[in-house]
Amino acid sequence: MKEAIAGILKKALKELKVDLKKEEIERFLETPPSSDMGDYAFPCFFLASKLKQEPSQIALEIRGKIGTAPEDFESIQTSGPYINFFLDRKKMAVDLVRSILAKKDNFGKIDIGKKQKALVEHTSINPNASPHVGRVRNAIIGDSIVRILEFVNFKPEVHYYVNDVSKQIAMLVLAKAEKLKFENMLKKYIQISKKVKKSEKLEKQVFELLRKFEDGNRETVSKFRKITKTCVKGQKEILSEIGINYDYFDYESDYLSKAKDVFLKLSKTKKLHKDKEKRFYLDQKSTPVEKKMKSPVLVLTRSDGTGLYPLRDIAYTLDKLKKSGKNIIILGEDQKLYFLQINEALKLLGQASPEVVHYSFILLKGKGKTKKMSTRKGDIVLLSDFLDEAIDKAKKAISKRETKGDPKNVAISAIKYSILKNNPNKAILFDLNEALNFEGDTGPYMLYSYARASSILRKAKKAKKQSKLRQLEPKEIELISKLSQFQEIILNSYKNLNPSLIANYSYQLAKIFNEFYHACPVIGSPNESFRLSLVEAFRIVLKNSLSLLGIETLERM
RNA sequence: AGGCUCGUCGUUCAAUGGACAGGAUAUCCGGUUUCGGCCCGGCUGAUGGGGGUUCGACUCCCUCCGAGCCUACCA
Repeated sequence: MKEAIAGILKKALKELKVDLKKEEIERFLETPPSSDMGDYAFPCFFLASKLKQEPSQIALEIRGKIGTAPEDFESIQTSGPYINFFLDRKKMAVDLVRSILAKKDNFGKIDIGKKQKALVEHTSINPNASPHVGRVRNAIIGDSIVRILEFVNFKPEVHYYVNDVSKQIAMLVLAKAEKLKFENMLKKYIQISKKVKKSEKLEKQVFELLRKFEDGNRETVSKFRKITKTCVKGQKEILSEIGINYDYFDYESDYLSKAKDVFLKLSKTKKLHKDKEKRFYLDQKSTPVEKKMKSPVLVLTRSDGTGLYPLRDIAYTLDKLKKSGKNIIILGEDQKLYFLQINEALKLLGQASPEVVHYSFILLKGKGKTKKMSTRKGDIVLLSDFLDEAIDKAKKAISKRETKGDPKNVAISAIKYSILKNNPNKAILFDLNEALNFEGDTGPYMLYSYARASSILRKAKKAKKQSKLRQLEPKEIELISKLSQFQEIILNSYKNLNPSLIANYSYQLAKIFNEFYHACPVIGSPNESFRLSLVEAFRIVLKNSLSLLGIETLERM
């Protein structure tokens, strides 16, 4: 359609002695802010300097040169400096609805990935505690990105990196936590963490345990493994509760020997040095990180010779890069600089870096002040507690409506939506009460809209034969126009790796639908059969949209 | 101290450099209600300050102020 409009404009512009390529004109075309301004708009601002005329005057002249609107167009009008194109909306509406009903779950899919494998690493929470709501932002964003990739025809593979070679686990070993249950691990961790912080002696013991683990001491390895196993199992369970699953759990400890290879390779680059305290570090002067830190180095080993996390992380990343050229990783904002440092190391080895999505933290609304959630300090809202509370609240909301509906599903939609609707790089202020509110711009509101649409379809009698479509109402046009934007939203959301675009779209769509069925009764209307298919089209698009956010729709609620 | 990110109605979030800065929530007004609870409708209200680029700036540049995060042996 854009091409046809560009053709019309090209011809008119030529008469005004402006020679532009079709593709250039297409790039200027935009969607007007409201559907009563047309379906496509051509702004004339940029022609002002060329033609030495006011933009609105130019718009009028171009409109004059176009003459009568060709077929497929209802009209072509100017509005100040814009030329607005109104399509034959009845035809457009029928075509769009038909296409949505035919494609169903596939409506909106675009073949960008060509079935290429894409690795996504997300969540990767330290295996020492139950995930809190702050960390879950990672999982929820990652999961949504996986779904988006799949929708644009990649073959995503989900990886969870388990940091089992860590001081945290060593501390838990020191605290003899091998036999603890997952629920009790966090309390233990907070206890031991405080003790170790105060005592140098205990800290030495922690490092000694790490050393034994790296050297493969059987008893130590077995203790580390037990704790890790308990924690990974617990984390996996709670995340699976909210519908987030993984294809591979990759253990850091499996990269100990590959990390040594990385060390050897890096030592050949002449950037690797040893400092007075016998630590090995990578000199990162004259790289982009130089200005960002006090001394631009990446430390790779402790003074006792044990390897540090970055070394194993590089080894792990190399491994992932080998598996696919398309690699995405979800990291907190605290990892921004670290990620750049790793990239510089990869560059030294002649390797590309993964694509990254950084997300800001969720802050807890406290007394007057806001603060970051900290596992070590215990200032957190656990996902499991939050989920329980949300389910409870959902139960009450559902019983008030005296309808059926799965409270857990409703609760999950509330959690996921409240996190995904925000731009990842913005900090979220987390107010438990606000997040559990089931009214307004929320997940439950959208589930409700979907259920409402389903209910209309249930109540309708057998579809009558398609009668001739009458004039469309404004709300019908708005709904149709919103439906037609779905694919563009998917594309943008993929390009920017940003699910919040889809979340916002879903909300706008649901809102317009609610306005539509208030303004346009479906059952018993002369346009009943068309409106019924429009409702069905809405259901399909909202379902597709929500499923990309990891939210499952309900027929009733 | 330096770097990165952010600053929009009271609050919390939107707005590919474009048409009147849009929702939600709270307050207020009205309707509905056996009810100050549920529902419906409506009003009010914002781009941190100062410069600059542009036909046009919430958006880009500079500067100041404020917040969060990061800046060698945690991962």
